[in-house]
Amino acid sequence: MRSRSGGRPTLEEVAARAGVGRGTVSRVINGSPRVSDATRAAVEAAVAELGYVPNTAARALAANRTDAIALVVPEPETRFFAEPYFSDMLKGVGAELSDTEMQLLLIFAGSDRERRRLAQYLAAHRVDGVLLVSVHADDPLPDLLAQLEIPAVISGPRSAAETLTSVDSDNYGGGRSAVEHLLSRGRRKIAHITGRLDVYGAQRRVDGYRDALSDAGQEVDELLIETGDFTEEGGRRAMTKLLGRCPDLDAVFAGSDVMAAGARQVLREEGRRIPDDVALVGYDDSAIARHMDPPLTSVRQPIEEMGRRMIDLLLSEIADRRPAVSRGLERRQVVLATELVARASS
Amino acid sequence: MRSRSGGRPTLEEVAARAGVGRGTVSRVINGSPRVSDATRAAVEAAVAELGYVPNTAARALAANRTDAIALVVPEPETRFFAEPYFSDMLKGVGAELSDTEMQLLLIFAGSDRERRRLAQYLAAHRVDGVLLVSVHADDPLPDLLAQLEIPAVISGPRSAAETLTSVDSDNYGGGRSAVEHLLSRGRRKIAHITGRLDVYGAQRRVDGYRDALSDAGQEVDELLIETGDFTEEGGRRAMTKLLGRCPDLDAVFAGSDVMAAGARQVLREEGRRIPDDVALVGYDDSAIARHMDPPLTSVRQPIEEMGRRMIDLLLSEIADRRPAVSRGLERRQVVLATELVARASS
DNA sequence: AGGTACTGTGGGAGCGCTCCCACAAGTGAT
DNA sequence: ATCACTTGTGGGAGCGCTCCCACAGTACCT
Repeated sequence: MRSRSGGRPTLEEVAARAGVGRGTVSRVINGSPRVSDATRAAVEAAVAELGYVPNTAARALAANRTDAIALVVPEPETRFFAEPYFSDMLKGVGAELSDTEMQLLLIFAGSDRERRRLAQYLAAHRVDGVLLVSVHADDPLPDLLAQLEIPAVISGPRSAAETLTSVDSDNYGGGRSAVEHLLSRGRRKIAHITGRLDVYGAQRRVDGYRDALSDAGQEVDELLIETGDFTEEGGRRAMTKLLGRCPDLDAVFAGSDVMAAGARQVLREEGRRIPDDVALVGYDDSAIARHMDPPLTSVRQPIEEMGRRMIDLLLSEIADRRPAVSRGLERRQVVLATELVARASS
Repeated sequence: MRSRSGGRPTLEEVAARAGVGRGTVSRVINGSPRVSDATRAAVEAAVAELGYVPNTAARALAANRTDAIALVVPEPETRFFAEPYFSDMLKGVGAELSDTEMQLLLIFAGSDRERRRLAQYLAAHRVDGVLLVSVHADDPLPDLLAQLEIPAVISGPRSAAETLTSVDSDNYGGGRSAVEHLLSRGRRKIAHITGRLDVYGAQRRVDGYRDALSDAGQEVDELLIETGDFTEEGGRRAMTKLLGRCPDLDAVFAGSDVMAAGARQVLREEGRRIPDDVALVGYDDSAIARHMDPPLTSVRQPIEEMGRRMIDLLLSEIADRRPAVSRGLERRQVVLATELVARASS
């Protein structure tokens, strides 16, 4: 019998105050329907009077859950801040989470040291689930999560055979629409600067590019495809090579806005006017696209929406797991549509 | 007696394996010196063999601590991402925390809804301490923290009478050095675009501006001071007013690089050459400063270092609190020096 | 009247730790 | 030999919850 007038009130004190048992208070604060209205009201009054707030640690220990999920970014902080992609995704995630009790943790795992800490953290099961963004093909993290049996959702599958639940935008369709747009504008020699090909989404954009041309009855000319690496410098290099090989190209579809910016510089330096001589289309519809001169046509991904869907899926995976029921075996892969935003560059 | 071959190993199982008692294992994993070398080795072997990882919830419940601290940003996500200030601070914080067991949570409290969630979160004592950045003068958050008796460190005191432990850069000295620099370059009509004046640091920069001029024997001309709001647009507006009032000014000290960028646009539009006609100095030494045309002279704050110091102070406050000893009554206010980085704009 | 369902409620038994008291064994002074 | 410490160790008693079993009460059938 502690006479704890100082510390925070406990469940038991609320129960005493409301004249009910511990179990009943627990039911009320957890929203169980098996409580009469009168009892519920009494308990709620006691909670309010005492300013009761459940002790998360006790709850986590007893119920074996943490009510927290982690957004894991396997990149250094700097990249995270540099790319609007993450900021947008965070917005969607935050919005979807805001009517939940779940707490979001942001964890960077760019360095080896940070990755070891993360592994330790996950092993301690300090989160109920994990959101994984921007994962490369050879990253061991997804396997670690599977082994620890921690629910996880990945943004951008690592390959067509992705085993984790994933949310992605329609990179294939996005690639197609960029090319179809250029074709409809009368362009016939359309080049493509790809992203890093160990990123599955980049591959899919290439697939879309190829199929759009084939379907239009054009043969795909391999000389018109050059690999980039998502950087501005990579875009420059690729553009230079393309111009060298095919001086008569009349359009370029770049796998990202940043690469498009690099390509634009080279085109300018070579005296090609945009869009008069060469039409240019980017990907991501980032701030760069709007501020480029001329404004860049680009393929928009619904990143915020992706964040929301990831949370949806993750929460349902977590909920499914709770009663240890037979887990649905179907892999869950959500693909969201992209949208071409036409501007002056094409 | 559970035969828990499936779940995670517990302290008790480690104890059994090592042939020691529970208390001893606890001592080893908590690094207590009161354990013999032989016993320690045996326990460590058992921990390794079983892959034991302490259960954080149980520890938190028993020891009444969470081993987590929050970095609270009372701003919408967008601003957080837009300003390199936060990114740099996060880097310092992360670095200082990396050889600790402490977990860092990033919490945004821009909207009312988010603030209510945060209040709830803090009331539940889910963190051992709080790092507060970018707090405005009338923010109720510091009081809430004081009331809940949660250790907290603030970056940038709210006023000269700040009661919380704080870490700040020397805004007064920074303001002085900007003006002294301009004076030394022969400038005589030096204008100042201030930051939001409900931000204490912005006030201090103004104080530094005034004193530097007075000390140089100049009378401070109030017409040369215009209030901005830290935004680019605010910088434009302020610059326009200043030029209208004092067409013969020969230098501008802006309270932030972003405002300097706005000022530069207006100066260009009005045909003033930088630095020939008007010298320009910013504050923050952010990426903008280096990439501006011409590169911007700016006052650098050691933001990463500030992050590190904040963690130092917070950890020691948390440690102090643990045994409920008489708390040091001295307010702890750390002020770090700034440095003027001269570039072509002045 | 008896049976069969519910519904609502109380409280015991943990969850896996830390804290602390008790105690054995060793050390050195008297 | 006795006393007074110190060092290392074991384990009981919680921490504040959730889970679940037990049971009283009510309702609705036969």
